[in-house]
Amino acid sequence: MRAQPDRPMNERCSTCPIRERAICTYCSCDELSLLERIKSYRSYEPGQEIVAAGEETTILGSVVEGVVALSKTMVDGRRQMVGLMFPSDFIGRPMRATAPYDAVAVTPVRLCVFERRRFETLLLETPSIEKRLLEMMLDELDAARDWMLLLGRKSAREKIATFLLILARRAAIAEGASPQDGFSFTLPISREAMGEYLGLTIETVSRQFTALRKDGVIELTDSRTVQVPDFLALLDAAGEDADGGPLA
Amino acid sequence: MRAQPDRPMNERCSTCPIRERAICTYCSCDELSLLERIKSYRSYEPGQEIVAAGEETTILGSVVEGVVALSKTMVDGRRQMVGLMFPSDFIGRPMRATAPYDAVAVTPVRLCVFERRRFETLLLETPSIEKRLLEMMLDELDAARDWMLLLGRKSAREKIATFLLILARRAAIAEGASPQDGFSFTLPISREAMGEYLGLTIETVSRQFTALRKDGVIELTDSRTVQVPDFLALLDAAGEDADGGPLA
DNA sequence: TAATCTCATTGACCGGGATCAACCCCTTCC
DNA sequence: GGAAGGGGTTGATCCCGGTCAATGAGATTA
Repeated sequence: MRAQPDRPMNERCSTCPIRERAICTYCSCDELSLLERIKSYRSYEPGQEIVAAGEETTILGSVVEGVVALSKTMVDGRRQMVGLMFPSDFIGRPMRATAPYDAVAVTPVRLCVFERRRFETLLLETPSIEKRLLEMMLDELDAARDWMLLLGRKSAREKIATFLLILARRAAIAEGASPQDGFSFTLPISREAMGEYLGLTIETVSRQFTALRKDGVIELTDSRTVQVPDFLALLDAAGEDADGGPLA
Repeated sequence: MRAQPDRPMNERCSTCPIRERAICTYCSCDELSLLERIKSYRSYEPGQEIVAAGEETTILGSVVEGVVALSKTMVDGRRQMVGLMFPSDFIGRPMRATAPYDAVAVTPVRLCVFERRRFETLLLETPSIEKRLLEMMLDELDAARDWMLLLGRKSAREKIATFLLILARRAAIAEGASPQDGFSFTLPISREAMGEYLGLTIETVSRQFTALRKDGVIELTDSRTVQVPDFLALLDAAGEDADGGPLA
């Protein structure tokens, strides 16, 4: 069931939707043509495994379309999601042969991938890629530490609100909308996956959605479509500081 | 109360205790002499703040001696430690002006520091440092994600056991001891700090210590000195897989 | 149209860890 | 010596979120 290369390998980087945010952000034209020669694309269906924890990884690369969940599993089956990767995010662990977590497509996913060994020599030869990768990993580390605060100290209600807040900000930035106007977005993952991400059970997730709806913090047109009538109320429910304005 | 430079700035990198594990791991002799010219040292007392969240950071660098806690604080005072830094670990956030967390010395600490702007140009000019920093940040990210599993899914008992396991491994490696023989180590932080690290209250930490002691998993000579008579029992209490042997 | 399946919601109940409080031990300082 | 203070332990109680279970709402298939 491993995904196969699904297109000829000559798509142009210059028209790529993630050109300005992925590891190639700082690449020159020459470097882009090098990438075009060695990259390939893979597609995955929702639920399909991209890499398995402990398994040797042969490829790594960027999410072009779709959402990927990174999860860890304990021997008794308890699972914790440790990352949710959106377009332009980098998947895989350079400088290590085996993956420390599972990566699973949660929506239809398209990756721009490199063969692992090839990528590691590329890193050594291309400072612009190494610099961008370091930048992105530092951002990931910041995000992971924010998530540690969420998992260790926030209540179930705050956890849900924080997750919705992150999605709301993404949506606001993507649409160029001001977060003051009530706007809506689609949840990329199921209640179960949210539970795995937030360290909660599916039942608690559902109950907190209901509670936030009853309190007027959110509105649900259907179970996957959220409207935020009052951004500040959501910010408050998330237990976040309002410093720096609602988009901070 | 800001720490002052506490020695002439000409200590030799070649005799530095963290020479082979810190960001300078891959540096050539020439690069080391450059570092010797621009580095300086700072000392901190236990409890002293090294950087404050949100504050502009002017320095960053490596822990030479001692232990540093990185923590995040919510507006209502809830705190979560997001990292515990030992000698050779790197403190500070390159490529960003303000710190996303507090850094506080928990023991007497000595840092080898660089002025931030100077370090950032150094990074651009010195691929051996950039490569090592990327490696270290990837390791930090892995550790942060392991911690997310702990915070989101482990019981209080498992949390304490996991923390002791990490310290036991550190001690075993440092002493070159085999973990099978019962050996002992000192807890670098208080019960309160452990609670902050593990997402627990001080009372729960204390209770779980008592429980692990009563179950024979650990022995306490005094409240800061732990003996591990049976490493596998500790591994089991931590909810970890025993794959790859006890030091895995 | 019914059967089945998946995803989500809701209810009843329980338990692990938080909270509140007392107490112990050790060190430091009058 | 006694007081004060910090760190740690233990007990009693409470409550948030987990567990178990039933039901609902759509989508797919027979």
